[in-house]
Amino acid sequence: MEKNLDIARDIHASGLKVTAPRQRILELFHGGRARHLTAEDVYRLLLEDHDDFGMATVYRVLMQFVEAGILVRNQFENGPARFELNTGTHHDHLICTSCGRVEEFVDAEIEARQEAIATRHGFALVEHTLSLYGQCHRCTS
Amino acid sequence: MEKNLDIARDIHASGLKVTAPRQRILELFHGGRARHLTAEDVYRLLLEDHDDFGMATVYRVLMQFVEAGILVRNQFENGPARFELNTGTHHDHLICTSCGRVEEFVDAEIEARQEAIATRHGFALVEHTLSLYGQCHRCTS
DNA sequence: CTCTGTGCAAAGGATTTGCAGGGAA
DNA sequence: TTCCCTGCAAATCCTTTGCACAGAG
Repeated sequence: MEKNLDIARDIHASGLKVTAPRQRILELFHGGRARHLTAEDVYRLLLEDHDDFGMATVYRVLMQFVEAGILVRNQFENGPARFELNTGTHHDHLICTSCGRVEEFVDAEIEARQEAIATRHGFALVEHTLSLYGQCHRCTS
Repeated sequence: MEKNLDIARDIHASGLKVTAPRQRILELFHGGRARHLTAEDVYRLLLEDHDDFGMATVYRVLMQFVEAGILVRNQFENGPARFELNTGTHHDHLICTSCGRVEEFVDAEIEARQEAIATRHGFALVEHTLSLYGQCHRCTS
């Protein structure tokens, strides 16, 4: 189907060989079962589909996709890193400390102020992380 | 001296026994040799003062101080956690990706917007982390 | 056919924990 | 004297790496 061709093309365009682990993993992210996955999540979801690629391969592929700009890696608190598709648009996160739910948001004013603050402190801003931790509506009730 | 009495009092007020590791570690932070220290940094600085408390003790004491509200723990990127004295006033960080330098800042507007964003998403905000990564003035020149 | 990829197991860094002896209160 | 602390070593969690074989181009 169309989507699988796109996936193969994206992998190939990154200078990587089109192999089963890479295709399945990228399909997983496009499948939308969840948007922010840990390496462990990816490994388990693949297992459910009867694809057992070792954790080492999962980690390697995830990092290659991050380097290729296909995925973005987020490090929340102490826990394991979470990966999401790179939509091309920057955004920050809201994380529910009870259920782990992750929501995204963008605030132009905050972005602008960050730039101003960096400049004021003599920093050449490269990137930033803004994570809001709290309880989501489902968990507060 | 005065300061050591304060330190002993703070430790005691947290319901902890006043022991050598706890006093030396807290003195270290009050000494101002550096504001954002990793457990490793603390361990090494103590060694320089000829105090060899094991890493396990350093970690335990640091966490007890965090729980007591004496220190604040910050997790930047992937690296080891950094601890700083809790001044009572919240602030965010600018981290130089070249030399590791850490500067602090507060922006009321950003704080307010975070609250608004959390509310809009139905989250009861508990805490947040805003870290700006870039190159400081010394490293860009 | 030639490399890049993969799988396994072992290594790695940061942090935590179990246990027995040591020391504040 | 009584627990709380400490130190050591071993364990844990997440992630990376070395190596020999398999498979994409």
